[in-house]
Amino acid sequence: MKIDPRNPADLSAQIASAIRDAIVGGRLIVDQRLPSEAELAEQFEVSRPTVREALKRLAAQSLIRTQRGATGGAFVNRLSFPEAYDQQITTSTLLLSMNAVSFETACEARYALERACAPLSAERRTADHLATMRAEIHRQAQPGLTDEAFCASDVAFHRALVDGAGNPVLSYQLAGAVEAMQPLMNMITFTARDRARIVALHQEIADAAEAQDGAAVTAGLSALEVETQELAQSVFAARAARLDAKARLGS
Amino acid sequence: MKIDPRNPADLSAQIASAIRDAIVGGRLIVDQRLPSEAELAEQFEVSRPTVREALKRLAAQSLIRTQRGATGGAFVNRLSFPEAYDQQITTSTLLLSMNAVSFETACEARYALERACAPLSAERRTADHLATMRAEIHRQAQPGLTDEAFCASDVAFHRALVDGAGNPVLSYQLAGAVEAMQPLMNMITFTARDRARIVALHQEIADAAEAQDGAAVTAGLSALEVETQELAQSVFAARAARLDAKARLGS
DNA sequence: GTGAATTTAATGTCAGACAATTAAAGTCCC
DNA sequence: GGGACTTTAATTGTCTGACATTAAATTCAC
Repeated sequence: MKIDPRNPADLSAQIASAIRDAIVGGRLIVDQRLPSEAELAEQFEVSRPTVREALKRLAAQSLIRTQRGATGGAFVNRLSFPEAYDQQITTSTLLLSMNAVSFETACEARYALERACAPLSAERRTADHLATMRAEIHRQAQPGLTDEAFCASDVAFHRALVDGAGNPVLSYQLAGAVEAMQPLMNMITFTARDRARIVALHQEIADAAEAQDGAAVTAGLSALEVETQELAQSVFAARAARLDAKARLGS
Repeated sequence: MKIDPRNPADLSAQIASAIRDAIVGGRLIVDQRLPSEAELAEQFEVSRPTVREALKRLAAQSLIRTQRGATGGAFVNRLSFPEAYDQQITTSTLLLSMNAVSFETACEARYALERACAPLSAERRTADHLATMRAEIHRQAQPGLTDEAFCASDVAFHRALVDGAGNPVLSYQLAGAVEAMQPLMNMITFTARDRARIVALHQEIADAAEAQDGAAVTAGLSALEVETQELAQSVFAARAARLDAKARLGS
């Protein structure tokens, strides 16, 4: 585990990279203790602050955890699913918001991925997943719900559907796709009529899941995608028209 | 943008969190310059090294980039797709290798997600994507190829298929699922017979993509999944038997 | 033996300094 | 006046040395 001392740029990045490679490559295993900061500083021939910056980089990726005290130090962290979820969601959300990804593209990706889970979820969903879906549908039908709460409930519904597939890897991969859509969805104003249609489709999907009819779940999701795309299109068109009218008035 | 000075634990994590929230929440926009390290230290009432540790945490997530020199500083970074890919792949790979995810589970997730891209890819794939797929098939048929190179080519083939859907969000989400499988695939030894079967299925998929037949691409992927699962099962079973025999001999 | 006090080793934080880098301002020659 | 060169200032990158904080191990009194 060595770094290039000739390139004096970004020593902490180089050190972080070296340790990361050791972890990914299996030379450092889970729960193994790294040398102390002082020892690492000696090994890499840098100062302790530089080592610390490298360790903080790794901590930010949940690759290590640190513990204070006599037997403390930095330990290789077992990357847990919840930690990975969080990182995925943050990354996906930023990626979408910073790259002017169209609603259409994001929506297409989300429903394509969700349909991938449909057959598995129909087959394996437990009573628990069904109950969560039903509960969220019930919440979505409440009249006084804010748009934001409606979207949050929508995410929870779809999450239950995805989790129903009983494949944690699938749930993890989908987390980003589903959650990252929420900020985009929050830009939409849902009329009572829109909500009724969405709730009806959710009902359809839940019924299909209960009947373990994968094809019907898939069909329901496709219908929901069409509905969502049309809704978004009309909302954005109306908004553009309003802006246009305002610009004319101003000129 | 304030932190809690009463909790003296992990000041750098708190500061990183505050700045991250400002970025995710849109209060800091892309390419905006953050205050200098000295100014941040004053604002948060901490020392410069502490601020630096916080900034390195954010840099590790590609949320900021830094520039030296007179007009330098830390800038909010536009998270690019390639950067997001890398993070996704690292996270996914570690998640799988550290959590004893079975080959079966990972493989199921991968093919489920890939099938989600099949109809879109069949419809939209360009001549370029087809050419890449054909080239990788040709490479896979070379006799002297190592198992590792065979796996790498397999990943490239599937990547081209996924990219064919022309949806960057989909490509991004799939990157983790496909690439993270590679270490698991590398544990398998492919016989010439195995390779021939896989190449034949790849051929089938490429033909279907060329004919823009989404259903046939999906079917090909499903057949490939069955093939891969059976192959893995037999390899692992044989390995377990060998270990068992060795244990008996030893006792 | 058991519980409290002490020691110790590690991370967390600070202060001040210097080096390296980069762009802008200033200066000089033509 | 204009262009090439020099200086300067601002900022990050790194180092040194120190102290604070934490928590486990050890010691010691009882």
